[in-house]
Amino acid sequence: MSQPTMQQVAERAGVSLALVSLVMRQAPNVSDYRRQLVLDAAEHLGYRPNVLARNLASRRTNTIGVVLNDIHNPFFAEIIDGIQAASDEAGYRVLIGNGKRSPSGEAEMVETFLQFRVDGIITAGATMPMSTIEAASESTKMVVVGRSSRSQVIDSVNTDDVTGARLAVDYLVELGHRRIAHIDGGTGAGAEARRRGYSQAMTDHGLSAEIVTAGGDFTESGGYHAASELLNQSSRPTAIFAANDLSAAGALDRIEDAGLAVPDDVSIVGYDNTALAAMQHLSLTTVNQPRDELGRLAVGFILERLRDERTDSVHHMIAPTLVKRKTSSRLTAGAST
Amino acid sequence: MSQPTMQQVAERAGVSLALVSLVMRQAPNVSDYRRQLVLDAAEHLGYRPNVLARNLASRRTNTIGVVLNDIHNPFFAEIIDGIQAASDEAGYRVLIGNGKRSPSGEAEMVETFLQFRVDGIITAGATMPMSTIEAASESTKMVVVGRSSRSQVIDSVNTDDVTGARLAVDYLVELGHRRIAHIDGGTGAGAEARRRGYSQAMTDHGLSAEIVTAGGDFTESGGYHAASELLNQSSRPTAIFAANDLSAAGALDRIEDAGLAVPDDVSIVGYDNTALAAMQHLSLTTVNQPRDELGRLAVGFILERLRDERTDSVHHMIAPTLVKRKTSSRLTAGAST
DNA sequence: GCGAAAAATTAGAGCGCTCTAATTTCCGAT
DNA sequence: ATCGGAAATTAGAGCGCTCTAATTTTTCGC
Repeated sequence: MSQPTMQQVAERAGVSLALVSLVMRQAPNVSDYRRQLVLDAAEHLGYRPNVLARNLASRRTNTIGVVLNDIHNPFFAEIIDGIQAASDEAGYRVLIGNGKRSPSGEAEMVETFLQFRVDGIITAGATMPMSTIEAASESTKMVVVGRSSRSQVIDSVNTDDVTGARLAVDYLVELGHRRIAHIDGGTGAGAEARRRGYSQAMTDHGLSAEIVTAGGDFTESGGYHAASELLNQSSRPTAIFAANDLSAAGALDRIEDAGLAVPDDVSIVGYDNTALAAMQHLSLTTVNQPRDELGRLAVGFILERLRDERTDSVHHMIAPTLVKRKTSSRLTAGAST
Repeated sequence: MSQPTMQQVAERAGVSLALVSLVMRQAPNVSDYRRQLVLDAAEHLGYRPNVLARNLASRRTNTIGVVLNDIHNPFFAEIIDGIQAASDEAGYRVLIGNGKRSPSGEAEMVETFLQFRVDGIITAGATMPMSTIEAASESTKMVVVGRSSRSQVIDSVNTDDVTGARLAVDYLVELGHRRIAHIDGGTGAGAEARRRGYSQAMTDHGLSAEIVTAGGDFTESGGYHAASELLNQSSRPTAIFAANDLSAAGALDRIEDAGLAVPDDVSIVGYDNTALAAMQHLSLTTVNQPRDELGRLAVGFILERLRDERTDSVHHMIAPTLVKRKTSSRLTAGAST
């Protein structure tokens, strides 16, 4: 299982080790003649560069690590697309790690990437303490996606969750709803801001008395249970704003189980605009986050730092938009029963 | 951005480089006194082992790479859970790569993992040529999940897709359906076997004249378009067996768009039993693949080989089961219009 | 055809770690 | 006290590559 080395390629091509290295690094100033000699020898031997050795010597891996809070959440998977597109263009490879929805799982993945000496790490929806992320930034370039940050050292990219939540509430109010409940995302990334946006918007509309929040956790089952809670209240809400699409889907399930209709009896608005929300069968009204752009920007920030173009932190905030679909409708007389 | 090295730890602890190495590797025969000295120094300096250097020297990375055909497909994400659980137990770390649904994307990820000298690679739903996988197996331990293989050198783990497809067809026939169409998975992993199982089962039921296959690609939009095709036929099917849950969901969308009801007008059966299918709102009848077990077995095979317990290839085949939900029902008189 | 500058090639010193072999220290037995 | 073997520690040679500095070859103006 031992692999051919540069030394062997050099011998077969009849050139020096250093020349092989130059060819492998696509360096200029190598004659076509020798270059071909080396490439042929490499091809013949099935030579494959050893990234470990290469990076030990050059202190670069040309790799960006991505730590996803939860690989099951389509929102994160979709951010990967943007990351990958931007990385491909820049010649960087992408490795993904799953945080298993736990701060410690995320921290372990960061540690793994750090040990692999990746050039940069992007965390998506991180729930681990900011201190962990800042500590990691002493060793590599870190960018936080989908979580607000005011860190002096870490770059971040995210949408304005407070505004996003307001968008949802404003729209529901516009449709005539007043009893608008919120299923939150617990300690998940962005959950706090969305909760805050919800409360503020409700208050602004003079509905502070109607504020009701049920505890979710950004998962489908979390949404399901939170919806149960809401339905058991004396006066059930006519509309629910869920902190993400997954929990909105869970809530939808629960509401239909209760024999109620969506949106006729209860309107539902999600958050993220994942592929799940876009499925026509679900057709969930939701707040859009430009996932592709989030991913691309994150990579861009890492590249900037890698090129030493910038040293102070940047916090990029994108405005979310509302996507109206079929789970929301004007409040009808019958609904508020 | 330079990190402390073992040398520095050694100096601070007042011991030799070799001793630090022994401590870091949890080797026995190190006195508690010195061990503590080293650990304290390492802690103080914020020392973090350099996996690159470590592995360059030891030729091991303690890492398993997983190449997913498509990170957006929940089926693959769910296999990760089993892989991760088994790896954690064995003390291996898991790195994930996205094949972007293309053979070349998969091959690139394999190459990346190979360059990182991972100890083993698991490919899930691979569409790249078997020759690529076999070539990689000269450098590391390879296991193929979710794709049948008769390779003499590569281990594989998957469910019996032919049987799975038969299960679906048998059930639909039992419900009285005869015009049962199939939306296939194109060139995707397992697509061929499912197509074959469908045809065989139809033939066995004397329904060879009713065999109709529409081309899909394991994606939601593929399923949507394939369903369009089926609906435009002179006599539309009363039941559709889709090659995976994603395309079943797409087909469902299309059918509902056409104003038809599921399952009253058309029954639908998917494949994989992903979380998507389990969503109560969708409640898709589907063929279950034990994803967690698939992942665990794959890791087990790599570990066996890593421990030199086995050298000849193993092909583990698990029997699939049918999960009956709400998208399938007995054929009604009105449906066959 | 000659000399100097440019281009191409190479030698060799690491990068941070592991691991074998050698050395030193420690202990109980004499 | 002294000795022998076990336990603990260390020296040092790589692992496969990069990169600077040095060397060799080529190119070109006159």
